[in-house]
Amino acid sequence: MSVTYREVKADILRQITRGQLPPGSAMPNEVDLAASYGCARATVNRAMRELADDGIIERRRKAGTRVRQNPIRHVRMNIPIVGQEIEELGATYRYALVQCKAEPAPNWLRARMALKRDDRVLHLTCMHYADGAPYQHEDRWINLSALPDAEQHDFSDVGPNEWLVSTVPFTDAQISFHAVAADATIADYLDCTEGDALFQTERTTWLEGRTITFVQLTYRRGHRVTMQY
Amino acid sequence: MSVTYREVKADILRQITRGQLPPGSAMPNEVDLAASYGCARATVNRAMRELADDGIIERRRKAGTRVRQNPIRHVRMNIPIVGQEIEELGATYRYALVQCKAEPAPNWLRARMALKRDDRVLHLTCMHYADGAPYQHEDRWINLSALPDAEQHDFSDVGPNEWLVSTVPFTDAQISFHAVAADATIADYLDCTEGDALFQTERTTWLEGRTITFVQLTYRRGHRVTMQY
DNA sequence: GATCCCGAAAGATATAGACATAAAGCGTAA
DNA sequence: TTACGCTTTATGTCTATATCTTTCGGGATC
Repeated sequence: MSVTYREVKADILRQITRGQLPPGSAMPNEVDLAASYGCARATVNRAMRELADDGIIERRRKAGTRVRQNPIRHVRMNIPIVGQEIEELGATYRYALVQCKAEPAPNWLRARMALKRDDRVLHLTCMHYADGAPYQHEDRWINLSALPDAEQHDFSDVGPNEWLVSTVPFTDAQISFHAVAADATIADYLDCTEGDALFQTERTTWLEGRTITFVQLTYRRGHRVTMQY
Repeated sequence: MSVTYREVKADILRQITRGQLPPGSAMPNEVDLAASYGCARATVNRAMRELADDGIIERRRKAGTRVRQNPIRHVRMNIPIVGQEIEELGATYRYALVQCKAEPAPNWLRARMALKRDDRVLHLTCMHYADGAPYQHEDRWINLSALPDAEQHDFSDVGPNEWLVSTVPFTDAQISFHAVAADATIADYLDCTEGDALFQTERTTWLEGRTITFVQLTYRRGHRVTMQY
């Protein structure tokens, strides 16, 4: 095959990183580029489309393509299941169910999960261990109106996260990261000191507009989430 | 136009989310799908390729395409410039340079940035304010061997981040998120109590294999990073 | 039974050509 | 001057076809 879209993409990217195509500058149109690379327009199109997806260039019909003034820096972050995350560290994973109770949703949770007045939730507390040491504390609420099956299910052996991804895969979610000070309970579970700075993730999950679950994941001291771009 | 790749993608996704194509199941090949949708193979290919990029399905030559057993959940996270971040919150941004000094790199930093023995670095400390209140504390080291211009530049008015993205756009980076306890200095700058749990980001940036800069960004109490997927 | 090699299947990509769609910019009318 | 609408142009997408590449699985060989 003559010129591949990867070669075109790499070449354009090289010109941009070397400053031959400075930020803000306009690029030739697809027809001209195709001619100069000696390939089909579709080939150039794919290269340019990917560069646009990567946030390097900006494309607008009729206006043409230009190098972004401020390239969009973004990372693609995997959301792993905690068991896999631990085993990828080369450690042994252990799960324990701490508590599991169906109850009416407290007000703050009703607001968070957009629940109706009398919706009931299943409140689960779990611990995840890596090589026997506390790794993550999970505090989860499942909307029983959306997922009544959850009430019958036994979470002693398999964590709610794994059950959820097998029961309702392909959901939408909102995630947030922040830092919290360990309260007495969490300090106890995670084997740290009250007041320690801990990394916490919150996640709300929907399926077709209905809130399925809200979870707070608190990690052991020193936990880091790392990404490349 | 007859059948678009978006329609094909949406239709396949619908079948998957509705359970008509359960996780692990094999899908027809592109030729057959194209025939059943009454469109060209390239159209189906694009739909399937995007689903594969989204982590919904898994494709292998000869083996065919199947729905992923555990769909890969990932988010795409923007890495904003702090000034933009603050202005998008509807607040007024203010920047202040606290300290700027060229010095030999301490050992821990040499290791982090993969510096040579006698490389010098520019050490900057800055503060970023939102509506007058402390928002972010920036502790940055710039590799002067890679970017000698930095030593001459005046960072009193424009933050080093903005200068860097305009001077060396299109770099590679590694980011990590974690929680730290505020020490006396940081507590002072961020107007919080010593020991408070704070969200911190670390970022190392490379250009063509050379480390350009390492930065620690510590956010005010309660800061959250939020993402959708 | 284990290993290597080869054919075939399916996805990955290139091409040429056509039509669709958005929007920039100009010309005209109010 | 402003507002509206048309033309033009660049990107967006579809089609039909061909070739390339990876890899599964079977058959020959050791």
